[in-house]
Amino acid sequence: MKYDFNQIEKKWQKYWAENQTFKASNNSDKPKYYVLDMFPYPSGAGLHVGHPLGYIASDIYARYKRHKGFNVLHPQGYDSFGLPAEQYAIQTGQHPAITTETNIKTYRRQLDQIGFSFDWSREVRTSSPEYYKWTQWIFIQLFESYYCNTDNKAKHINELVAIFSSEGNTNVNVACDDGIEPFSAEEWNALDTVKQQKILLQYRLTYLAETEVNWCPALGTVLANDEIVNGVSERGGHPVVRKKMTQWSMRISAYAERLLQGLNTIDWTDSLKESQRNWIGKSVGASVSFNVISAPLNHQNSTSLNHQNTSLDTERSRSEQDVISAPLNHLYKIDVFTTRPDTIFGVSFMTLAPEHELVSKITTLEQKAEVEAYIEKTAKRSERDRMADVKTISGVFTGAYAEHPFTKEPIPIWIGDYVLAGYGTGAVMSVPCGDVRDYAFAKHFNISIPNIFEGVDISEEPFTDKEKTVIGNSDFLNGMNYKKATKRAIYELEQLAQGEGKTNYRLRDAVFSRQRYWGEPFPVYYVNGMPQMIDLEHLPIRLPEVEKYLPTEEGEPPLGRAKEWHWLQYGDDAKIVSKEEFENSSPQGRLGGELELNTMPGWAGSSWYFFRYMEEANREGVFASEDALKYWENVDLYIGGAEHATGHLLYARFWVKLMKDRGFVNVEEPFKKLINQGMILGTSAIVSGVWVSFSNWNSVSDSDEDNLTISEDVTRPFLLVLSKDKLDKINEGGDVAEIINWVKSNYPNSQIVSEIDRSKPTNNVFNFSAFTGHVDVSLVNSSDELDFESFKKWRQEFYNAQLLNVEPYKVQREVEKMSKRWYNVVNPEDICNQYGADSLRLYEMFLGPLEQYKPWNTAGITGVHSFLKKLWKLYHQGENGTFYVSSESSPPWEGLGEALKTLHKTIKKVQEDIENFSFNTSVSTFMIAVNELTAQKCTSKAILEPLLVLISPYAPHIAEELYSQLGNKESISTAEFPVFDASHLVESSKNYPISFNGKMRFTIELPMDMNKEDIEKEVLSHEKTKAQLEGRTPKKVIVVPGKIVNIVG
RNA sequence: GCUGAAGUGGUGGAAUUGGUAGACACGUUGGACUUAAAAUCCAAUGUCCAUUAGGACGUACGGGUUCAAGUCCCGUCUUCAGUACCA
Repeated sequence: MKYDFNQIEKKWQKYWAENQTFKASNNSDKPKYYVLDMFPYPSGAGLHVGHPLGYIASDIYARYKRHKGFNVLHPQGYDSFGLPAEQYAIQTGQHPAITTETNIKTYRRQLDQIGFSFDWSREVRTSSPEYYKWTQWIFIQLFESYYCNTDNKAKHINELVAIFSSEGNTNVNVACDDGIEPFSAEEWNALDTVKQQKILLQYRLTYLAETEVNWCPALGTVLANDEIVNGVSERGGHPVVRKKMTQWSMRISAYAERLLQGLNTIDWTDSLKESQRNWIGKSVGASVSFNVISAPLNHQNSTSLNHQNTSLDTERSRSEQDVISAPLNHLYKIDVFTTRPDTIFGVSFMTLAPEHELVSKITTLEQKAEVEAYIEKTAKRSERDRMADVKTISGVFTGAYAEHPFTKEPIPIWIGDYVLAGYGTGAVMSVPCGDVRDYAFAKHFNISIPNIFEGVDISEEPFTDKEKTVIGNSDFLNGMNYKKATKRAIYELEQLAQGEGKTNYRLRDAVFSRQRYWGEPFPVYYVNGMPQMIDLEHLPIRLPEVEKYLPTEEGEPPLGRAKEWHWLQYGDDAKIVSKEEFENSSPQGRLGGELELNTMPGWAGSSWYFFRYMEEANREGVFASEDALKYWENVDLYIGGAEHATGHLLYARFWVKLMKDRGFVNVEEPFKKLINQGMILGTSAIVSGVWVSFSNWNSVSDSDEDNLTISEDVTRPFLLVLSKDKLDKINEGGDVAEIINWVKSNYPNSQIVSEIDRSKPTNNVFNFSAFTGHVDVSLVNSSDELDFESFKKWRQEFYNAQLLNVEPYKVQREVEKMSKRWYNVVNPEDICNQYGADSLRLYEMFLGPLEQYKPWNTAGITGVHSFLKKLWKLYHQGENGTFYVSSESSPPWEGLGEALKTLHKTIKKVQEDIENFSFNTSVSTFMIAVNELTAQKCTSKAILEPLLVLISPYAPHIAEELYSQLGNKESISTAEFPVFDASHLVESSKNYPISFNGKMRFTIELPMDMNKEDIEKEVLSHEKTKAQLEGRTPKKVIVVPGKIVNIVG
């Protein structure tokens, strides 16, 4: 009986689907285990062999856990909103929903073919209205929440409103926008609703704010930073302008500390946690405020500095010379953030970002021209250039001075583009002796560099080692170390009310609006410009139909094209209507207005989908029922790519914390353990050669019939394929005679350009240029030989390609990312058809450690494939290869001891491997086991049945088939995992390696229970030992019983 | 620059607490079977020297600890990933 994998795999996939073998139950006595993959975006290209790597690993783990008696939830779905479907829609006019549906069908077919144990009954799609109803609902919860810093949790906004109306905002400790005006309860209660709503927006966990975006008028769309090169659009080179747009933002910064602390409670890789820590970017230090002691006095000529500060008007009578010696006016202050308040006596200047709002206010008249020129210059440089070019030091003095909080000395205020407007306060206190950038700046502009460190030379470079710091030359901080001085400096600043301890985070609030069509619509309409939420009972707000998926001519997002996009509600009765209908409706008791035109970003739907899977049946009324959430809690094992480190994985943690705070879920973290699978790289095939092109064919003389015949073939350049070595030689200026000869012998009337006497009219001139290019890997066999006939048909321009003295032609190989662009994509369907899903699964695991990047090489799959054939044979040792397994319980057959040893060795290793996610080594272990059992001619059911359970997580189809051939009526999927019994591994003797000075020379077989002394005696009296020692007496003999013997001397 | 991970045959990769380096495969070479191919099976395969026996050298490089180092320590180099005037 042959191992007919195609038939077997189809059969069992059908069986699993019909019997709902992997449907998880929310009611079970078994312990729960939740294994999740990052759900895929269903792209038009379908899956390549790199995609299922993580799914195979998680599937093995899920199947293993079922064997171990767990109730396993292993669901799958689609992250089906996204840009490619929208772009395709823009080009073709096809609705993205249709494209998405088609792609999902392909994905599902490909996934099913690999034999995953997914519970498809719980499938989610982020683009389906029944799902995004709840994404919209969560958005509303964010809108209706604020973050209380005192209790460290989010609360309902109504609690904040209650505080405002009873005591105003002066005593609240909550996360909010900067620069909110204080108000009393009376003031709050006196405000109209619009004003109150405006203020509340500054506290909500999702809020509307003006954000600068890159707007490209020619393309009619907003561009991301990486879509812009040198100030113009990457595609088409159209100008891009910075434009302020009102956008939804998520106040993720409120959760910065909890997101950071939570990392200590979860089992993720260090590098991933480090990425998130980096992204959150916590720095502890102090905020210090410096008073500006001189301000410019002459503002009359400046229109941009048009403020009505009365105290300033009185200053205007002063002469410019008075500025520096002017009495301390303390009109402005500069707030800075520093991680080194201990170095405050080392401040010798201050630097503001060129964009800092105070720059225009404090610059003196003499410096004005220079400052403005500098600002203009830096404004022209793109953010990118500025970041790329960190070596050039630039800046300019403002003419103004600030006062040192302690010494009261004047400190010059500079502007420089090494200070970023977007970080901290956009201003720094510059301590050149303790900071490399400040140091370089001071050196460059000849600013003084006072030394405030004891016993350190700073004439060459600054001193930045916090731990070794001893402060000097610093009044009350003298002699202190970093920690003490920092504490004291903050204390003293607090006494002066000019500073306090402060923690800064790099994490910025996340922009949540996208000017796109194919995303979740917001459940929001506007009244007097203020956003209003739509009640849950009216959700989902479905995506409207539009004629085109492009922005409108006025620059509104695509939803601006919807004919009916106004909310109209009377009581419980609500509908979406046209603008006209809304305007003609009765205002009496009416709720409604224009709906939000933006849609949500891709990460909205993926930030909570893991909860949706928990609900098994009635999903209508809830995002997941309380019971389901309580039972499944959170994801035990999450497998996916590392590229989501600071996107999805951070946002999901943020939303879960919010949902926990508001009492909707019971867990603080969504993913307990997380593993990043490495990428499978493609092995590209590269063809090299020269393009030979002919010119002047048009002027071929009519008399020359031969030439005309040739010209039929060579009107277009043809490719002369040759080996990489030869091409390299030609490129290095080497011999081209071979090529010339080849062309001349095949096209006798042609001439090479360099040989032509240009004074004579010439025909049939040829020229050539080097060529290397990728070729589709399917045109190359496992020995790297190119199928040349197929190659010529593959692309039109190769139709007349020719080989030069190389046959068969071998391509060059290169390992690159698997991508359509490099023609190195391998389709899992092809592999399944040719070798079977079990071979694919085993091979993907066998390639190497899960987390590692590794190249795919289809040729290697024969190894695991022949292993499966050997496995099959092991159960078919009957006549003519018929099924035969002996089911006798007592062992009449003498080899059983050896077979038991093999089995239990395998149980032990495989169990350890799975639990350590070392799947590659268990495939080796299976191979060894099957090789050994084959050699032992093992036919015992007592061995061969448990062996199948071990293999079943990896190669489930063949395991099911053989298991059923053994007479089992049930699926193998819940069969108990064999229990390891160490007694089968006890050895009576050990083959001791005998080494001399650490080098192994030979082995001696000795009884396991022999003691040290006897071993030593036995070894030393051995012939080979004597030969090794050549008469010398050993200085020392190390005997480690059961392990090794080492003889020194 | 900083942070993290990693450097082992022609290739992918094995190697528990330091204890026989290269498991298991791919590839290559030779052989068996076959009209032939495929499939299957057998043998060899780290490098170098040697007809053999055997020997020398070998885990990026240079040191060190140890009876014994791919594994531990110090230094250097390289690669990959993330991040960056973060005050």
